[in-house]
Amino acid sequence: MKDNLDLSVLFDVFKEIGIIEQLSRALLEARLPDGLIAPHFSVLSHLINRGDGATPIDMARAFQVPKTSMTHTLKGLEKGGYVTLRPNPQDGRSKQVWLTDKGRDLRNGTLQAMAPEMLKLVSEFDTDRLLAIAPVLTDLRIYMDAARD
Amino acid sequence: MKDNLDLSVLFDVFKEIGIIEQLSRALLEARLPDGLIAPHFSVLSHLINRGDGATPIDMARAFQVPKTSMTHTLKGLEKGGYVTLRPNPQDGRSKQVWLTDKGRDLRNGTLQAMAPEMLKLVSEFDTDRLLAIAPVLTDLRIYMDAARD
DNA sequence: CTTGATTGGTACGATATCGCACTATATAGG
DNA sequence: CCTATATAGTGCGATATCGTACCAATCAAG
Repeated sequence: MKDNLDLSVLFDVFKEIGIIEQLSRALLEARLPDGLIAPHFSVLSHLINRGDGATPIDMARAFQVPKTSMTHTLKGLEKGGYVTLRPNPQDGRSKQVWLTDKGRDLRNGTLQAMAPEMLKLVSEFDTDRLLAIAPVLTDLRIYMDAARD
Repeated sequence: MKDNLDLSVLFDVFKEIGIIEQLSRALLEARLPDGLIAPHFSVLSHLINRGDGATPIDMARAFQVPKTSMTHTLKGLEKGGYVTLRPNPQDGRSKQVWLTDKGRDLRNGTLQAMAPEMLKLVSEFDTDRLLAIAPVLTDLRIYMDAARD
């Protein structure tokens, strides 16, 4: 009985997480220029946080998506002038992804554009509760990541 | 400064939620028959939880997806024999979605197939922490749902 | 009733995701 | 060195998502 209870709580957690993901993605994409969606933004953000010059395969692994998906996402970013792909001098098979100023500006501008909405949320939602769930979500993500076969 | 701190925590929360959504979806889809993905399962589950006979537009609203997407998802379920679409006697424009035994079995069987993995998570992860975040996630989902313009 | 506006559903096209197959390059074993 | 294997990237096809346009049925105003 206790197991059943716990399992339904767990399924509920995943269900709520799915909905929140959908809503937060919509919030983000409403602020992106036409033709760009969440994965494009995530890639720009990753390049700013971790430094650019990474290879496409590195980023595919970081996001846990197939390399074909990353190729496609990068093609979209390159077409819009947000990143530049150059040959990797260390490995003739691969490339390196470099941010352009336009890419940096888009990422930072989008964050700023979302700030009002986020500040509103922080002001209207119990901040302590948000702070409390953050580490649990991180640990849950780490657990599931490790459990992935 | 405090605002900035809170905002980065909030962005982190959304980022972790995005990753957990991806991992939990992969967990689910690994147990679904070929050609079915998470939205198919969600529809079956919804029909079991809320009762079948709902119209496609009802379900599109429930999942907050465009009606064209729901048409497509239902077409896949119907093709596999998991649901039946019948004219709505109350409204000549619309249809009703009915579960088949095969649809019910798939949903229940998939839940059972995931149970071991979920039980493992529950046994290895601090259950109290999972129980603690559940209501916060629900309230956050409710808040964001209401804030959606 | 009649007629204009609204609503449920679908066809279609654009883009996204991802598995498979292929090429080019790199690496490891001998 | 040579050769077998592994790896990075891409082309292609199948399916998914979703906006636009459209049709048929309903509803609402008179």
